[in-house]
Amino acid sequence: MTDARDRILDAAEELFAAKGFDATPTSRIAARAEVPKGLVHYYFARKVDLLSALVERLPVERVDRAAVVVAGDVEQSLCRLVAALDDLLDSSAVLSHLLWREADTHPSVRDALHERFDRIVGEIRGVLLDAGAAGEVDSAALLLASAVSYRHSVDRHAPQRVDMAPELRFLARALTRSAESRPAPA
Amino acid sequence: MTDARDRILDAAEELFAAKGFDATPTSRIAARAEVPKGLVHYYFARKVDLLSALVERLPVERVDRAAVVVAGDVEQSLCRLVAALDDLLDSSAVLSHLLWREADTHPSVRDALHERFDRIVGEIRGVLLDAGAAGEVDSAALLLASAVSYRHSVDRHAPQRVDMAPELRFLARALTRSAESRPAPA
Amino acid sequence: MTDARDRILDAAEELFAAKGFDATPTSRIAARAEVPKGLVHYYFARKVDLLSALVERLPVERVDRAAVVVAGDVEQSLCRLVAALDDLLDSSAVLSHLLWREADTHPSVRDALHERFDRIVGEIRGVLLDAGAAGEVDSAALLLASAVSYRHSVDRHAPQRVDMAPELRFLARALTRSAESRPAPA
Amino acid sequence: MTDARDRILDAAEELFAAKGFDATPTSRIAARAEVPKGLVHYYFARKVDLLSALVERLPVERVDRAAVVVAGDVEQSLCRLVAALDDLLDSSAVLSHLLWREADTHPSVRDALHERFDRIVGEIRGVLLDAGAAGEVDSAALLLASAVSYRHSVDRHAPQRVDMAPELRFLARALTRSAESRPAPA
DNA sequence: TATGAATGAGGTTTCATTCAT
DNA sequence: AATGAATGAAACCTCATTCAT
Repeated sequence: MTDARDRILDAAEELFAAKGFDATPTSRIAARAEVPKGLVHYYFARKVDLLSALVERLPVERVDRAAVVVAGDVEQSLCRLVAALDDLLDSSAVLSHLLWREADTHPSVRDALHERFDRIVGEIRGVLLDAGAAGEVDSAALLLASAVSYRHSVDRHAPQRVDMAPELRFLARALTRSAESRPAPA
Repeated sequence: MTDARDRILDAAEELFAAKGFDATPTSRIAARAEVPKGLVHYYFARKVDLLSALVERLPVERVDRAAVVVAGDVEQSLCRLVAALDDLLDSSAVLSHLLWREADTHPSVRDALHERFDRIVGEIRGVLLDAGAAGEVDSAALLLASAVSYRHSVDRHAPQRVDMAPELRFLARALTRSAESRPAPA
Repeated sequence: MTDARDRILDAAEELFAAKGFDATPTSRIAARAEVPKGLVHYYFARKVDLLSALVERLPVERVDRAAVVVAGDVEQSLCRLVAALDDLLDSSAVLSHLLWREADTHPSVRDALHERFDRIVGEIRGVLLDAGAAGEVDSAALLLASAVSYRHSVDRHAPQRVDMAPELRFLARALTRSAESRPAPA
Repeated sequence: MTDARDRILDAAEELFAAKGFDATPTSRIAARAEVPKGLVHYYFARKVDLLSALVERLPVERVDRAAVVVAGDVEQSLCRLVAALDDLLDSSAVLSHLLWREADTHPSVRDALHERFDRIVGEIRGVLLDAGAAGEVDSAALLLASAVSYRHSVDRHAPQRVDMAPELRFLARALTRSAESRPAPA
């Protein structure tokens, strides 16, 4: 039998994501984790402590840049990057789901969410630079991070993930051409 | 005295947005609306009916395109458009807030959210075309709609709204240059 | 069917007195009052509100002085007075019981208890004066009030109430003799 | 480090007195005693056993009669006696406090309380006789014991202890004069 | 001897919903 | 149409007690 505390967290993550924090009774968490009800409160005195523990468990999104960047090919690099980000975000999809819901009422959740967005912007920016993009890299990174984040929050409802290839090509061209036509701005 | 039914909806909108659907008792809605408790359930048999009624009340976002578009100046047009969208979304900010939270558990809310996103994409696309943009207008519209929506959902926590001027300039240039260099793709 | 709210208070009074405030679940109060559990909390939002309501119900002890005083006979007056006080206190015996237990944790209860003691001292003093006692009437009143209160709080456990006749005779003599021998002190 | 068992009892005494028996969790006793939670139940299998052990620890009130009695001066003897009793009762004030609260629900506590009252009556009686008082010594002892006990139970809430000098003088005079006028009754 | 993880019954309280008026 | 008293299921949480180590 795996560790009971972990099973409780797993169960909480799934149920919170599926139904929301308020709509999930701790008794159901216990049932899904197959532990007695009291054990949930033994490990997590208040229900909200489950949320905090879940946020602490959040993996730090880190892209393997060497495996993603295709030097000189911004479009291809972006395609691989988005695929990598999709994988990363999917691996904690239920938890992400939860974050979106509870960000307002729980400041620690909100902070974790902001940190993640900033991290994603940073990863995109790094890949763009490594791939040889020039021009308004920061603007492109922010736009793309918004789009990726948006897909993973709201568009999670979509039957299947929307393909972003056109947008990536657009961005790649913009960054390539802008580099050709004139020197990069500060 | 304004209509009791409307006052109930107003109260529900504020409280749902502030605390979430589950965390808002109907009794508190009645109290804020200054109506007797029974009246809430008289108009809205189930609590969830309040949510549906709120979604029905959602204004349809419609930009006054003539007032926004500056023919031939894509960047300026985008700046005005984003300002107009910000105003529109702010006017129903609390309700938007609510939609983000409850989209998962209530399909009608989710649908309303998707419709709104599609409407925003359409508005951006229309403005871009009217302003004379060429090239990958659809991609640009989707990216910008994502960024605008993102700011209004998640970034509502930000102390003050992030200025999007750099991103708008970036998009405008990309669309202008791409139009110069070659014909717009399908 | 008598008023449900009153039946709840009656049940609470009996159970609190018998087992103590903390040891009495509201569910048992509901059961004894033969009302659904929710009704208890409908009338008394918090359990402690039951205590407050009980204290509010406390009858004000008021002795019919004309029926008690035998002019010129202090001992006889005291005997009648103690009998009258015993009756008064017995009529709210369970509630008194409760007051002794909960005085520490609930200030409103403590205050009610003090007020009652002062009232009893006043009644004794009035009877003594009307009966023609002289001398240290205040001291005698305080001693007797202590003894009566003590019997009704702690000594409630005694199989049968201790007869106070000897003490009353002692007090009566002291007050009579002291009046004969010398003028009353300030 | 003092004995763990004693530290547990000390902690229980303070907490029971402050909050009451029912309102004090054993875990808080363990925390205040700075012992692991399991140790409390190791020494005291049931929570109620803590109460019994506390009653066993009660010091027997014993007045040093030689130091208190002023032969031939009943009033002065009473003053000294009351001061001595106050000291004795204050030394176990928290425990007394507890006894008053829990006397009803725990017979052993109730018995201990009665024994103590009888002991106090006995001490007062002894001092009165040694001081040369005559007359209704038993009645006076019971009245004074009631008053002293009352002060230490209910009046513990008073901001500062009430001075009993007038009452003591009253009793002393009554006992002195009654001795002069006629032989003591049975 | 000593520990603290584990248990589950039961506590107070909240609240959507019903219904008689 | 409008009201608010009444209901009871179920939520969170507490805590004495047990037990393996």
